[in-house]
Amino acid sequence: MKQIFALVDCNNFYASCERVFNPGLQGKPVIVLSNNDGCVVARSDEAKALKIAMGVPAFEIADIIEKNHVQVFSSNYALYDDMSSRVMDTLSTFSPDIEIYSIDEAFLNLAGLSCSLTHYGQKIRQTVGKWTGMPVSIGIAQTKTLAKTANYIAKHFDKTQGVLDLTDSTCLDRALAKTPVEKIWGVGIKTAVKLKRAGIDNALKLRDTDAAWVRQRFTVTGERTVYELRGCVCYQLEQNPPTRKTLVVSRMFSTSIEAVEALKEAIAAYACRAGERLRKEHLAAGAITVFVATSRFVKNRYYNCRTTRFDVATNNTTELIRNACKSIETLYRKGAAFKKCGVVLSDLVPENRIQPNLFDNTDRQKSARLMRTIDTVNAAMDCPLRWAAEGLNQPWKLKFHRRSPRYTTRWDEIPKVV
DNA sequence: TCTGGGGTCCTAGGACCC
DNA sequence: TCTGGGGTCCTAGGACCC
Repeated sequence: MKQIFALVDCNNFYASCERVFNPGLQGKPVIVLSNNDGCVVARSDEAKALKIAMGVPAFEIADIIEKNHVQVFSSNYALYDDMSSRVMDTLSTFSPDIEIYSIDEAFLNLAGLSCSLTHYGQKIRQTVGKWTGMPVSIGIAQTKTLAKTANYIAKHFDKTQGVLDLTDSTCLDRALAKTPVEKIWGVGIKTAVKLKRAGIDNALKLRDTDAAWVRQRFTVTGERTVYELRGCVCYQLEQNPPTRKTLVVSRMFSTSIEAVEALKEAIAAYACRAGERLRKEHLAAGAITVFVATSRFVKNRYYNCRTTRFDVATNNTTELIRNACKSIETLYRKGAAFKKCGVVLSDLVPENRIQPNLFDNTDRQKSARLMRTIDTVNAAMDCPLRWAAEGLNQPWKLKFHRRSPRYTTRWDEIPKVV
């Protein structure tokens, strides 16, 4: 059966989350910063109008912020994750076929509807707004890439009122001509430069380019984009996302670290987070990579990593921490000002399909029980159990000076009506 | 003085096998 | 002057996504 893809995308997601519980922010420029209050990762329309670019370091725009009373927030992932669930739950009521593509986007299959798709899109938009307070834009088309394009137009042209249905082919060519090549899903900065050099600067021109020529220069992924723009489905709706292949936990430090002990504390804390996530997803890791790095912006940058394989795949925090700390000893370099470290877990397997080792003496059932107990206790407490290896003071820990309350996930931060 | 984090897919090239 | 053919697996690096 023919599919109809709708891409529902939250407008300026993080900034809009901040507005839901703080209506005084409506109409004002709002930005949200990355971890450690480093770079701009979300901007309201008003902030975009001030020419605040995505990804720009906050310190570089200090004067714009001050002069225009820009409202600045640290990332509040507890709030954003919860708001995302609310939006996705709402969207699920409009189609049984839904693919949650990212924290702020979902594809729906709208095939088989008897009513007008534009009308249905408006209904989705109004309901999400009413139930969650989140503004969304919706693009509807025959393929995911075209739905993405429709969404881009819906967002940027007021006339669409936030919903554009491109399955009606009379406006398809016009929409594609209005889409710059770098805005096409799958076309990144490198490819865009090369395409423009060849005279291909919008989606319409790319669609009508010889697919074999595109494949030769931009591999099979480029060719798929051409076919998707022509309305041939290359990317299906993925309702059961394949299990992940890697799991990464890494952070910058708020201040640089020079002592090996502090570096070990940081890596232990990250290994601990990684273990929690593994267990939550019922996975175990076959290998762990630990990396350390000094600042990217200094001369003589130092980066190094070390990978070790486990004899038996594991999701035991003690084992992860022990291994990670051992790696730090070999990666540490005296005198280096470390700014970041992290763990990468790979060769992930479902925890009920771990290959045992004949010479393994560890009582794995016992350690699994311990992990389960700790996870259960932590799920019920605001102040979790921690490993001593993580350190007590953690001076390197990230700063969130301007984080809004976690309105929806903490009793003590719930909004109050006065 | 300050500069994010977490993923996937594809390809080329080397190692290795028969 | 000559020095096979064909296949798989693994890894690093590039490009892209949000």
